[in-house]
Amino acid sequence: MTPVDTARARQTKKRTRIQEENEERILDAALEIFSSYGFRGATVDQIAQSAGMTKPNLLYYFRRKDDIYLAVLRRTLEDWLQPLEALGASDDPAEEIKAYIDRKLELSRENPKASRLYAMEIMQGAPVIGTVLNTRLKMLVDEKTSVITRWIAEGRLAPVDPYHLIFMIWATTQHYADFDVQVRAMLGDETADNGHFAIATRTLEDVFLKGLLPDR
Amino acid sequence: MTPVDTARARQTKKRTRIQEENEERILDAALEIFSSYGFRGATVDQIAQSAGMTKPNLLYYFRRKDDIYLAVLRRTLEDWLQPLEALGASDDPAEEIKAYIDRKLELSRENPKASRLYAMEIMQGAPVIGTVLNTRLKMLVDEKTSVITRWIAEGRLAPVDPYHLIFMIWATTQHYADFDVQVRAMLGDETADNGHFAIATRTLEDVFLKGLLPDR
DNA sequence: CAATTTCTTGACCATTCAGTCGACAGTTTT
DNA sequence: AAAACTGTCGACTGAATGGTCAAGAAATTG
Repeated sequence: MTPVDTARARQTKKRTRIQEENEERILDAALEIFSSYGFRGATVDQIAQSAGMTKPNLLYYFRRKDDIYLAVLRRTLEDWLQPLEALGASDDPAEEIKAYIDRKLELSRENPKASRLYAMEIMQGAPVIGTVLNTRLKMLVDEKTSVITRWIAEGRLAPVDPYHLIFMIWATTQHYADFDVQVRAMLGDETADNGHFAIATRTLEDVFLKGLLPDR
Repeated sequence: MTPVDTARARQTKKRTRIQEENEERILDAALEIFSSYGFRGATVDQIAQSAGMTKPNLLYYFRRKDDIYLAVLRRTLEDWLQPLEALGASDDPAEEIKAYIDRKLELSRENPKASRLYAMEIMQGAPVIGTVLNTRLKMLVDEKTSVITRWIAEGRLAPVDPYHLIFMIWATTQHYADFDVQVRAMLGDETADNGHFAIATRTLEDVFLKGLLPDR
């Protein structure tokens, strides 16, 4: 039996050591390739090479290109949703927003490829995760916006549209992953050690919380 | 002589009416296709079809796929740089930043494909316009950051890192083009008439200038 | 250690793709 | 309207790509 019937295999059959290892390596390689070429621009051969195996061998684990893409996208999506799920736990608006910015920036630094994969998928019209957007993500966002709305009603946050506020945080934090090349081009060699992330964190927190106008 | 030696043609020979029209249609089609599939994911056939002509005919105007990509990217880049060039004309920090946000958001609404094309190129490591980033864009940004730095020194703007401030504006405004699908999924049907852009404008201006903390 | 299962790969196939070519149609110039 | 140039396209080519298959190598199990 091939390991390809992953659904069944995961539930009923235990996966072998080699299987575990290779699927891991394939997904890492797939993230690398898909995140920089998009689905159609990536080739199975490239992914196989990057994973250090032959193409037929890769296709032994994932029968079709679509399967690889779906698997790596699913895995990425979880990482992506997690920080938002945590938003609002402490009920201190300023601290919560700072913490959310920190977490998202951290993710952009630690796993920029995942961010780019997600961005690619969305920019191509979200053909694969479109339904997730409209169901799970939308519900989650609706939940969080109502928390923000409450904070505003309580006078603990300036009256801004909560949806667009979330977009702003997404955009600014993911920018450091998605536009990494541009960021480094603008900042020069000082980005070699990723030290710019500390400055980014401080700048984002300052602007989001205090704005650009000088103290009144 | 074919119209393909565009460099020479543009300088020495006048371009025919048909040439003008067709190259225009091709570039529009190319923007459409490249912006949603990236360079490698797009096919010449797709572009030709979208331009309403056959592939050999398209290749009569642009000999190679690379040439089409380069041409449409060059054209896009100009649009992209223009708003930044205008930044700082009036020497009123708050007004200038508002105006920049407005202009960039306008661009995201009017020409989201151009924004996505640019984003794709950057996300793929800027293989084609990498040098432009490191020369022309960097010089322009350096120039604008020093204006911002002056504003800060004069106490007319809160002390934030000017580079990261520019990144923030880029990120938040382009988000509405690049992540259009996601934005619409979150906001629901109300986005059918693009009315959300007005709210986005107000939210961005408010957060950037005044921040999220309620009036102190 | 023999049988069974899992893993690996070279050779292969059908399709798609970028790009060419020659013949012909349309347009402009004289 | 003839000549010269410009534009269009069907048919093609070679290379790349997604995917298959059979046969053997490696690991696991009895």
